[in-house]
Amino acid sequence: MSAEEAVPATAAPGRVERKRGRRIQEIVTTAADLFGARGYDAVSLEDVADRLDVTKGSLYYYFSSKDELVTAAIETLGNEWTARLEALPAAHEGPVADRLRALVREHIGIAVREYPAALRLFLVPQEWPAAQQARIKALRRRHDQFFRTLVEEGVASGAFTVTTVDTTLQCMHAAMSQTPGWCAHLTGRAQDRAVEEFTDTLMMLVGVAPTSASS
Amino acid sequence: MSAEEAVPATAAPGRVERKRGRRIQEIVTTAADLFGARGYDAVSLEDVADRLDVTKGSLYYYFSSKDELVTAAIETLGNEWTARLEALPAAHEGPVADRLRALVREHIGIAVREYPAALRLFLVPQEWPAAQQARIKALRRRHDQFFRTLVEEGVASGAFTVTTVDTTLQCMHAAMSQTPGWCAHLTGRAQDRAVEEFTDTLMMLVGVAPTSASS
DNA sequence: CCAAACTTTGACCCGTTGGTCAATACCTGA
DNA sequence: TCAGGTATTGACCAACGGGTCAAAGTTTGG
Repeated sequence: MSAEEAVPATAAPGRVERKRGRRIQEIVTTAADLFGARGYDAVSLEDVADRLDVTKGSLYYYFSSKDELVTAAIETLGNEWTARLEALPAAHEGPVADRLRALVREHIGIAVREYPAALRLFLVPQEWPAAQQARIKALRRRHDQFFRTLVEEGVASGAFTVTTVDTTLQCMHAAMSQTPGWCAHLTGRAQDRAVEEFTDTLMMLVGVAPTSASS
Repeated sequence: MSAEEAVPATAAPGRVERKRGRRIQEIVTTAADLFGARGYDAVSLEDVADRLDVTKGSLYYYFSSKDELVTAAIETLGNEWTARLEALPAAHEGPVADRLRALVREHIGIAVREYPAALRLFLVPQEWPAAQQARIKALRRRHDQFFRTLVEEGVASGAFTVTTVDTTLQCMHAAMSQTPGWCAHLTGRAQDRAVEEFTDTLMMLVGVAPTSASS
C-alpha cells in the first residue's frame, strides 16, 4: 500500500498542504453559512466551532482573527456566486435584455434559495483593517462586473434607457440584496413567482418593460 | 405614604410630566442619532449616556431596556420623517408622476443629508419581543402608505406601468435605504446631483422615463 | 425652610466574546 | 516503533455590555 509510492524524492510536496487547504475550506464554508444567515455580529466564533464539532481555539490555528475568518468566508461566498453567474449560458446568448434578465433572475434565485441574507456580508464594517476592506471591495467589483458589462452593452445598443449606469447598478444591487428578506416566508411556487416579479421590476430600471420579455 | 391626593387647584397638572417628557425626548433624539448612524449592535448604552453627559444608569430610569430605547428612537425618527414627507406641498398637487418624483426626491434627500443610514433601523431584530416588533411594523406601514397611495393612483390612472405594487415599493425602499451609503463621500452640489440621479432611476421602476420630468 | 418626590450616580453583578497558550492527542513517514 | 510535525484541546484572560440597586443629590410644592 505504500511501497509502490513511486514518488519518493520530494515525496508528497503538497499532500499536507492540500489537506490543510481542505480543512480551511471546510471551516470557511461553514462560517460563510452562518455569517451569511445571521450576520457578522450575531455569530460568535464558538458558534462556528460548534457547528464544526471543534473548539474555538482550533479556529485560531488557521485564522488569526474573527475578521480574517469572516473576510475569507465572504470571499468564498462571493467567488462561488460570481462563478455561477458567469457560468450561466442564458447570460451569454440572445438579445441583451434577455441576457440581463437571466442574470438578474439567477442572482436573485441564488440569494433567495441558497444564501439567505448573505449579501449583507458585503457591508464591510468601517473599523476593519484596510487590507480586509480592500479584499472585499475587489470581490464586489468583480461580482458587479458582469452586470455592468451587460447594462453598458444594452445602453450602447440603445436597448436600455438608463440615467446613469452606476446609479442603476446600485439600485439593482440594493434591491437584489434585500429580496431574500422579503421572500423569507415564501416557499416553492410562491417563491419562484416572487423571483420572477422582482426580476421584471428590476428590468424596468433599465427601461425594459416586463411584457416585452418574449424576445 | 401620600395623603395629599387632594391636588390643590390642579395647580400644575403636567409640569413635572412635561419636564420628564422633554428629557425623554432629549434622550431619544440623541439615541436616534447614534443608532441611526452606527446601527443597533455598534452602539452601547454607554455611548448614548456619554453623549448626554450622563451615566448609563440614568437611562434605566426612563427606559427599561436597550430594546425599548431603540424602539422609541426608531419611532421618533420614523414619525418625524413621515410627517415631513406628508407635509411636502409638491407631493400633493400636479400630475401623479411629478408628485411621486417629489416624494422620492425628498425622501432620499432627508436620508442622505440628515439621517445617514438611519433606515437600517427598520431592520428589526427577529429576537425582539413581539410588542416592539409590532410598534415598528406599524410605523413602517404608515411610512410606506404615502408612497403606496401615489403608486396605486399612478397605476390606476395609467400613468405608471408596474408589475406589482408591492414589489415595486419594496425595490424602491431598498434602493432608497442604501442611498445614504453611496452618497457618504459626496458633499454639496455633487450630493444634490446624486439625489437627482437616484430619483430619476427610481422613477423608472414605475415606468416613468427620466426625461419626461419637465416640472 | 423642610419634606417628599424626582434624578442621577457609581459601584457592582454576570454572561458573552475575542483572543492566548501550554499541554496533549494525532498522524505519518521512516 | 519512534521522532517530528500537525492538529486540537481546555483552561484562562481581559474587555465589554446589559442590567440592578442602594445611596446621595436635586427640585419642588407648601
